Amino acid sequence: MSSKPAFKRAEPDARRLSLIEATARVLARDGVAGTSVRSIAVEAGVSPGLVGHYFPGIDALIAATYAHIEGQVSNALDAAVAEAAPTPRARLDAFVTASFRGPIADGQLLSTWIAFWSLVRSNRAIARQHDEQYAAFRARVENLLDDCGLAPERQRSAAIAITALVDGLWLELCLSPQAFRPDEAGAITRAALDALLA
Amino acid sequence: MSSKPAFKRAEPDARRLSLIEATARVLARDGVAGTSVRSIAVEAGVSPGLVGHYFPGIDALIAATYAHIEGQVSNALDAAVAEAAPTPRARLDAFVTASFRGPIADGQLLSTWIAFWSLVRSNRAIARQHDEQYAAFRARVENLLDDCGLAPERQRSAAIAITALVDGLWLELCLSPQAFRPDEAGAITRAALDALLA
DNA sequence: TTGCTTGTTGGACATTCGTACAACAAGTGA
DNA sequence: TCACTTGTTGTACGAATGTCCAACAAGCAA
Repeated sequence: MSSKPAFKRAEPDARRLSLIEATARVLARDGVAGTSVRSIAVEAGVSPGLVGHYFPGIDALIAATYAHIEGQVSNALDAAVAEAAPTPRARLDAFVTASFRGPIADGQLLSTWIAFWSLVRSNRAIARQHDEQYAAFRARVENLLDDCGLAPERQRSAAIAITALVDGLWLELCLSPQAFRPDEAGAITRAALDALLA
Repeated sequence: MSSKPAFKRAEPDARRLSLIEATARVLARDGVAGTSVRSIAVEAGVSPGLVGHYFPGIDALIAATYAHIEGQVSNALDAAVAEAAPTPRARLDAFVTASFRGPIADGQLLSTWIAFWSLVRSNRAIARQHDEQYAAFRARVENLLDDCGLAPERQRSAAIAITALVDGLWLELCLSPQAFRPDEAGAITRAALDALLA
């Protein structure tokens, strides 16, 4: 009789991705305190030693997970814009209010985000990664505001304001879901846009 | 000759406070990853065992530190309002823009805050503490908006918006200090208040 | 089938963690 | 001076951490 293989080899990129996804799940389920090389390995169904084979250290794995989740959020925002009515204002509304619905407004996603934030001050690579993501988000808001006809000299300030408002509402929505409802957050954001575009 | 005492007894409340302050310093300096019973004890200049004598566990010490820092922030906001010109609008401006200056806008303070946030989802006491603090902040904004003559039915929504805007600007100011300047954050917030109170 | 590359395993290793506790001593009251 | 209370020390303990590496074996090439 033939014995079952003890393990299966995986395409390097696929294995790498499975480790990243396992890290995201552990981070979401157990928070940053419960995230370790071993718990990630268990979640991914591999031995602990394999983690070190793909990533030079746990911080690099966290940074890779950050980049991956960042891409997912960006895709969710793209999808929201694509599904919106083809008017500049509708696209802008869709972009900013997507943060108040799943999968972005999610306490588990916040756990992941907090883990990254906690590394920003000590890990320069993660700090740069955060800077780039923030700048990219703000740039997209600026473009959408430009499409709505906002004067160029007011775009920077308005984008900072809208980004901060959305971030603040998203944060509180994740931390204290009972404080206000997602549609209230959407209404508040649309009202702020009305005032900025008036 | 008389030998120097091996240690000095402290008033229980004073010792308790010194442990809390040491925790805040360690949290600010080393982040949540570098915070442990031992590092706190070293910072406070006491033996590791003493921590367990005053707090049933490390989580209780973190929660107590949270409450303490929260009180300091609240005092800083009070002071800002007290120093403002005695008009309703000036007091409101002072309250909301105080978050963009020291000691509140500080990357080290953010480290402390992130440590607390990372416990919100797993520690019910800290979650409740956060809810209460958020509600208190929003209630103060509501009162200040009321003083400015904002219609009662619009106060809740406006307070949520301003609180989120201030939180978002404060967060980004701490995470990416080079993205925009504190006075830009102040100008953005005052413009938002102008729109809400118009 | 045979040999080779390398993904993968599983455990060793030194550290560090939170907690518990017996022993010590500082300060107080008699 | 002499207990007595209790704040404080120092360490021991098991568990968990990140990193490392020799050995194994899956899958491909010949």
